[in-house]
Amino acid sequence: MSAPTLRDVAEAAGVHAATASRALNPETRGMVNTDTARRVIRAAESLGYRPNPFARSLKTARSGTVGMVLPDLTNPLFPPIVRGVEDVLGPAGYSALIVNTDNDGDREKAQIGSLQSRQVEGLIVATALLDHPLLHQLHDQGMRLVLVNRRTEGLEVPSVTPDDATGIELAMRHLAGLGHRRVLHLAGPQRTSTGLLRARAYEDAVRRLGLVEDTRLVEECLQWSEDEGAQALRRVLEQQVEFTAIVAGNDLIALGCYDVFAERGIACPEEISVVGFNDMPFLDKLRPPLTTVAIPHYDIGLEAGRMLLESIEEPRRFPRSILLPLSLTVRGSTAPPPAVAPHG
Amino acid sequence: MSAPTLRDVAEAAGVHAATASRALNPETRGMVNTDTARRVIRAAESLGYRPNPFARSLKTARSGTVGMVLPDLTNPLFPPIVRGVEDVLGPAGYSALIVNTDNDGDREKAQIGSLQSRQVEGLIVATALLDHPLLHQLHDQGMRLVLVNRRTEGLEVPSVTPDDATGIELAMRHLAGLGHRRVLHLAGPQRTSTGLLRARAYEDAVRRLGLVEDTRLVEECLQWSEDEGAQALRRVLEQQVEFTAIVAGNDLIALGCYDVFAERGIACPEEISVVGFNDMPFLDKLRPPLTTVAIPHYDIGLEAGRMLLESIEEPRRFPRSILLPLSLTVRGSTAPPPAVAPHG
DNA sequence: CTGAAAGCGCTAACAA
DNA sequence: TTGTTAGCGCTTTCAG
Repeated sequence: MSAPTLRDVAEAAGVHAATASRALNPETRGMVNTDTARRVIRAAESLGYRPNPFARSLKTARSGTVGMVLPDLTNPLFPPIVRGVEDVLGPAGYSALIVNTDNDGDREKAQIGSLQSRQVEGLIVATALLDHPLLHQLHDQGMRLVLVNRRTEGLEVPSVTPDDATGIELAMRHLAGLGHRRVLHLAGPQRTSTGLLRARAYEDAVRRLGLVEDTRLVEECLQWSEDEGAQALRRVLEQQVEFTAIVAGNDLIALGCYDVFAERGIACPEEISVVGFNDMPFLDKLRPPLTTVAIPHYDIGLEAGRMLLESIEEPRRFPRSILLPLSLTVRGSTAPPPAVAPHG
Repeated sequence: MSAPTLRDVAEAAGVHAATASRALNPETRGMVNTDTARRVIRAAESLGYRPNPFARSLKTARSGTVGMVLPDLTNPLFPPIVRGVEDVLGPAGYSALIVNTDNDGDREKAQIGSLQSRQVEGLIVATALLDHPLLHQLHDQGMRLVLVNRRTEGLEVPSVTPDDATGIELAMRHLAGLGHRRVLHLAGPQRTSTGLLRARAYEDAVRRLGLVEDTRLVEECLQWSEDEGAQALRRVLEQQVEFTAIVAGNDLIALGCYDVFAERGIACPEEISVVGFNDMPFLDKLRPPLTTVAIPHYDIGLEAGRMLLESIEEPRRFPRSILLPLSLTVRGSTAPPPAVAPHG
């Protein structure tokens, strides 16, 4: 008493399996008499027929799955993106397979290999580095790719990224408006497009707004993490560089600053202001609530999903890239600088 | 120039496809001459052979996928569980398909239906209600299930849940030790096992510790959400019930309390102490840092993955259920009660 | 230990 | 519009 097959349905409806197949598939239903179609559909329903996806995939060489390559799902940045992707993929009949790379190239290679074994029809990649041979290689092999959040240099594939430059500009204007003149940028990893673009935008803004230029006012974090953020800030503090505000590469780095503040008894925002980037959940409940650049995570997911579907359905299209607009969410971690700069 | 098939490998190795199949599959490799096997394997490698999973699945009727049914991936509780599951499933050759129900029964039904269409070999379910006919139905149909976090009454399937009762006991002892006598429980939904077990544990603890018993000191939240937590607390405050501490059903509910404190100018922990449940990320950075019951999320995922694999490989085994031990993480949201209770 | 042959359930030419 | 036929790539009897 196993699951009913297409033949069972066909028999029940008194037609050939091929006809049943055509009737059941909306794409080919037009080829079949409306009445027969109805009869077949009814038979399928009454038998509780479910098409066997393996037989179909074996025949069509299409899997109905795509891969999502993330650094780490537990980073709160990603779940909303995943939901966005699934909300457009699901209705189109696709499912997403999620893998985590933990920022490890070997692991990434292995994980993507396993996705390829599962015959994913495309990849949504959130782990792109500026220099990322693996992605070039995949693209050359004909794998359909959509990049989210970050991009790879010289790789001609669609991407959905936040407008990093404008985001930083917003943050810098806000700080300058409060009277800050010496702003520290705790930059993200410079081998990522986001890290680099944000650092460049910081430098542009410094110049444009007439703030103090000082190479010691940029410190790179080696990871987008709380811990690396804290370490970077400690390095800067040890150098006795003077500053009254921090623009962090992202929220996690900003959280690392909070740790250092606690550890050294620094008052935020009274002594030092901080701006984050991403607007992760629950930032409004921090001590102090973090001012940050807000990103439309869910929309990034939606767009990325749409792009991947497009490139599956219309492979020869020229890659389109989207820059999503950002906004600044001002909370309690930014204030005018103290009368006398306390650090330096 | 399409991907090499098993026949290509067989030809290259000078054997029949059937032999190649046996050589390549570790399970059946014993049936074949060691040398031939080696030759086949080498041929496969040099051709870059990747077995077609659809052909295999079509033949074996096994998909190598399982479903994960979550309320909402953006709840920070779930990503670590997902990672735990994937870390045991991946090495065993399985992938997980994640769906979100948003606590909507219809959506749940649809999503699970789509997982069934994809022939998942089992389901890890985090959306269980105490009374959950759909799960009974799935179980009756022979679907392999593992419940995480929450359970369903009278459903004989394996489960991995936190030891809710002990967790609440820990929280209550801590508060009683600080001198609190009137403790409010903002309970989670009573149609979930976690909500109910925690509420019962609260009542037990009140009695055991000799605290004040008062039915108005338990208020149910209709969802495990910040917003519902806030609303529940507002209802209690309006009734002028006296209390000096809150044990929240989970961290999100506790966060809702923070909102109400801010809105009404209530000092935490000076006027009211709060304890959460789950130990979500970043709770240490809240204002004040939240004291909470810590759950080993990742381990829950690991165990659930293992259980599902077991029940796939050894279907007739008696369902085993695991209760994971918890601990209390004391932070800044709990303190001795004020000299005179300010509320009531 | 290896080969031959059949078939998992579906779809897509092709023919009628 | 419908049926016939063949085959996607693999595994698994069954012979040898």
